[in-house]
Amino acid sequence: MSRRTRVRFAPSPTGPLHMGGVRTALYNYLFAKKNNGDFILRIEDTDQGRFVQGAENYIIEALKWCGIEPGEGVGFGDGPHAPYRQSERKEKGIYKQYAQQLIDSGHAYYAFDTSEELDTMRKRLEAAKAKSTSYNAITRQEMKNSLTLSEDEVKRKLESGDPYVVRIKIPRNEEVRLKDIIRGWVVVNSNELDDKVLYKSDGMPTYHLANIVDDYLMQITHVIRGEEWLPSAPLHVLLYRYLGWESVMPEFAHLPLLLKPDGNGKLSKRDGDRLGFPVFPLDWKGVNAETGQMETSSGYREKGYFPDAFINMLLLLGWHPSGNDEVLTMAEMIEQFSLERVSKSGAKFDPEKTKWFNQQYLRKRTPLELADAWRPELDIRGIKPAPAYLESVCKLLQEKAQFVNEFWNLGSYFFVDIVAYDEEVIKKRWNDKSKAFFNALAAAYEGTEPFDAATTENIFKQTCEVMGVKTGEVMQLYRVALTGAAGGPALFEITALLGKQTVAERLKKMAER
RNA sequence: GUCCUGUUAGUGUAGUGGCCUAACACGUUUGGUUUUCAUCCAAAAGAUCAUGGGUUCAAAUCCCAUACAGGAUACCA
Repeated sequence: MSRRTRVRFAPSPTGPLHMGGVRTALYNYLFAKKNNGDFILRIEDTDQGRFVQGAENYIIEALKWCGIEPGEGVGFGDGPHAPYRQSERKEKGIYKQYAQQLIDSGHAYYAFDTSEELDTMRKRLEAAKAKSTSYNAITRQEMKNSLTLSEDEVKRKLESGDPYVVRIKIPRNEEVRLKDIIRGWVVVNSNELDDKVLYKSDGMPTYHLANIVDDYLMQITHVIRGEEWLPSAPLHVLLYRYLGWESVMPEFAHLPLLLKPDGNGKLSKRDGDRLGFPVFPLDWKGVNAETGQMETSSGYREKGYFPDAFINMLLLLGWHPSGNDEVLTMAEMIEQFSLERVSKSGAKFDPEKTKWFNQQYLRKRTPLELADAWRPELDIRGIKPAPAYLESVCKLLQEKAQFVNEFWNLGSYFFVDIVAYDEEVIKKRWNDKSKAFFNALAAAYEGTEPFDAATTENIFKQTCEVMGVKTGEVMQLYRVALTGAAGGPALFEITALLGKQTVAERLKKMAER
């Protein structure tokens, strides 16, 4: 019997959600939809020291903006496995029993070492040039734990409330194998693993324990996460085994990392600041979990990117469709997505292609959608155009821009007086015939009906003939007269849109220069 | 240091032993269209498939080694 596909996105609320995290969420979402399964948001807030106010909300907002909404989880309605916040699950005592189960079955033990003692041990091993400095089958014999201490002593420590952690007892010299959907078989000898802490002295489970317990309880079938988790995957396999859950262990897929555009290394906030592109979906202002300083970061939303363009760009970082079409609708993404086509190597992020994607999506928008997107900015400028007029303007500007936020610079002349003339063009084209021509054109336009693109173009050409000038001589001047700029959308479309009166005023102004 | 993972034009990727004289997209350059700009159309440049060895009649593709890169090595996730 095959289980219903269930996947989860499980971020830590330690700051704004990185675009790499958004991609992980995207792949999870796509995989769930493709397989008619469930997509869950679980908040892994087991580290109280790094909790950042507002981060959880940011994650939820970001997923909403991107259109990759979980069907259950924090911020998206509780499902049958609530709560979905690990701190709350800990309150319900969900994790402790499993730590106990592992102790009872001999796969875990209590350890009482202080952080100073651990530090000393590591320094000593390092000085001795030992192969490894980890808490493992060899070193645990010299530490303070329930394997070395007498039963009475352990009992006394526990009862007197001495701080302790629970560590997994990694077996010696055993091969741990796991099959990764993207990378194939990964085999590690257990001697390379260490006795990871499962349960912290503050009463919280660590990521490793909480993650396995929750994935099991929430009936997760596929774990799709970043490559940085690959080294600890064998530990997770062991936990499933010792907890007796190996038959329902999820399949793993470790995604390649997102790399900086230049040089090497993981894509970081610093790269974005340095190279001038956002690394986060939304603007962020908050405390940095590491430094404790206030920090701000810019986001794709505020930079003017469309969420579907942003998602499409992210999709192609580490995955590629079998066909050649790279601009995909959400339905097509779902239809075509497969983990088998995810690449193994890290993907260098290319800000240029991101812009291109936005341009593609801008082209695909209807004038009405663009008008709605632009209206807030016009409102702020105190401009309230008629809906039909605004749509027509958007339709013309659509072919010229990559972003809606370029519209104003490209087409302010549709709403307000020309800010500045392109003097280069005037210098080059203005001659002794120009003034007479513009006066004649203004006069000819006066009786032009209808004042549409085709008719005004005809009148324009007739006027050229009558005045004995070549269209090429005056066309650019005409554009400057109407828009101030040397380039732009189709000129007679602009003429018609501006209307007889405005055109007349601008021609007059030009003629009087 | 140790372990794990990776390496195809500037970038993202295609490629699963012969169809590879290595394809597509972004970017770059050139030409055409739009009298302009953007678009669109066409074309060009750009890759010793990291390096070395091996297996094979045949290798980007399989194996080994090396180099380089990244990740992990916390009572962080």
